[in-house]
Amino acid sequence: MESRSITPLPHSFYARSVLAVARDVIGKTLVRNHPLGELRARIVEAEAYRGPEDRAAHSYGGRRTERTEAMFGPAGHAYIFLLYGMHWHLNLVTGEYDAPQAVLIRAVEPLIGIEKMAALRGVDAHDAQGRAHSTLTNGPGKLCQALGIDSSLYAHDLTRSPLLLTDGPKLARGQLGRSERIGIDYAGSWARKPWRFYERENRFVSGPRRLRS
DNA sequence: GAATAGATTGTCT
DNA sequence: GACAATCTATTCT
Repeated sequence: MESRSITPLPHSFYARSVLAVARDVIGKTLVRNHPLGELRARIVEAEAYRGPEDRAAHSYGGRRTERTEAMFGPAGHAYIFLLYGMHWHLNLVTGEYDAPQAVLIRAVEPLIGIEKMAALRGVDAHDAQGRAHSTLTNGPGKLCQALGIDSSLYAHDLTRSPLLLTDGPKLARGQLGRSERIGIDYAGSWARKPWRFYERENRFVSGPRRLRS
């Protein structure tokens, strides 16, 4: 019901180069209408995966299977996959139809429903200083667990409830960070491409210190 | 703070 | 049968 007043980002936001979307999605708001109640979070870290040439992408070489099918579909839908048998990952499909590209959401900052996210994660909501625990959503697997995202939302249209993106306050000048991507050492020279974007000094960003500042 | 091991299963070779 | 766009607990320093 609260979502009545929300204006989702249109499909045209996603139907652009995957690098442009990965950059521009930092600071946008993720709205999840969950059975427990409405959850909202601000995207603070994302990575671009540009198949078919990008060796780190699941669609590398044009590999098109039941799992990767959503990446080949229309922009603005969700590509969701399971890693290490236990962690769900959320991606936004971008680019032209049949261009298998997607943006991995790596970290978000909780805005609304922090207690519910903590319940879904099975951890405490607050740290010793009474702030929302950074471990609530500072990683691709953690944020999916905190927002109740799994394969039931595979290929979901991200302009609609129960999972959509909407605008957020513009990033402050100089706060956009950029680096190589995380966890893809197997991808050779592709691993060194600066296709990761994040908000500097945001304590919900994942990775070692040098990749957060 | 850093380094390490172990968890756990769908997907692809 | 091996691997994977990770996370957690534990064991160091």
